[in-house]
Amino acid sequence: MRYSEDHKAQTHQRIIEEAARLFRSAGVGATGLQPLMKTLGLTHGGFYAHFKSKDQLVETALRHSVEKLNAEISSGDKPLAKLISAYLSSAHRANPGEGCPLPTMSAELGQRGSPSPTTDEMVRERLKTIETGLGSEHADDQSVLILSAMVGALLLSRSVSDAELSDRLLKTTRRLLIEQNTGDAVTKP
Amino acid sequence: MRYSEDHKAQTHQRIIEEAARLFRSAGVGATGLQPLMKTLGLTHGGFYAHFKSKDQLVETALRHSVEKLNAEISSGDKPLAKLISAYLSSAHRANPGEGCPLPTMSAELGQRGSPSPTTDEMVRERLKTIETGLGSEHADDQSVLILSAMVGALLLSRSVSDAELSDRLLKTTRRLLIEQNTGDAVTKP
DNA sequence: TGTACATCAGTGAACGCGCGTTCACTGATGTAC
DNA sequence: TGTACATCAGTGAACGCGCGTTCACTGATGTAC
Repeated sequence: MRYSEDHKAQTHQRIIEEAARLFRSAGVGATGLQPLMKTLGLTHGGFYAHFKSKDQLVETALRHSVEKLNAEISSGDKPLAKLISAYLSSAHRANPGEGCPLPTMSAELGQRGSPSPTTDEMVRERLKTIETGLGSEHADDQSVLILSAMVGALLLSRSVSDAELSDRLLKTTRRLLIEQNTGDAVTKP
Repeated sequence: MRYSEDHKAQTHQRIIEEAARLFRSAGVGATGLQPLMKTLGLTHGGFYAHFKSKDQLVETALRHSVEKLNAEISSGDKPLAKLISAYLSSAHRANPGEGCPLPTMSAELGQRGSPSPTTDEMVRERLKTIETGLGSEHADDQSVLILSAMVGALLLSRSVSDAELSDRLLKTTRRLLIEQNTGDAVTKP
């Protein structure tokens, strides 16, 4: 059946968005194209009308995640403390599918041997945002420490099975990063 | 064929060690039992004389990694600066198969839905070691920040494709963590 | 000491399954006349 | 305005493949007599 106007573009976008969600929440390897297409009410064969291969979808979906998150961040123009708080929030921890791809996908992408420069771009973008938030001298160095701590804390807080330990990782890192890098003080929870 | 004495125990150990290496360097999902056994000069059927399932091997191999690394750390009884330096070294970055499982395996294990308490144990162990190294008050909070930054920096430095950016992530985090948490100063490379 | 038997780590074919990918086909819509 | 044709997003069976797991079997060694 032939569909009208921008129907294909819409389907294309729906595939990207669902893939971006699944790749982050379940992992790339654990996300099959068949289940993915079924979720959208389509059959798996049609996938190749939109993408050359799964690898191409991975790259496209990753790009999509990055650009969407960049837009959110720059649009908000938040101070650094807000940015750290949002990143190390329980909402972000609970929803890997909508969040930052670095803690969820970068290990797998690195291991896959498909070293997409999109990861680099994302890291550089995040570093720049943090530097701007810091404003001070040596911000370019300190931003590296902050980003590493944010990614590590979120990753660990999601991997640990004890809820108390998970909270401790998330909240302590959040509080210390804010205390040590902004004028703000944070009331200890 | 029946083998002598501790032959089975030796094979058992060889499987665990090779698995621990492959799980960390390639990922759990990407490591097949067939290739694993072939590497050891065995056929895949024999695997089930040693383990009930792949999941059991995953748990056993993770435990093995954790205990081996704990032994290395406590035996050395290194000051904190040495510990950070070793963790954020290019040797550690280059050899995920012999290193800390947190940056390589924890995302996948979390996504798998098999929330093994071994991860918790490992995190707690590492935190305790860092606390001891810090010695000061508030060490229990600061250790969380340090561990998060170490895990995040190693993960990112392995995931990024540009060697310069990778070095920057590794070396800057190492230098700042040491400067901010020990008496030692580090000459900037 | 020599022979008969039990053990069981490891073999290798086979199981069903889901994967990524291909491909001949369908049929509602847009276009041409 | 009405009819004939071209388009092509999506269908669904089929491809080979590697996965985790099962299972009847092998045969060198240890044990019993």
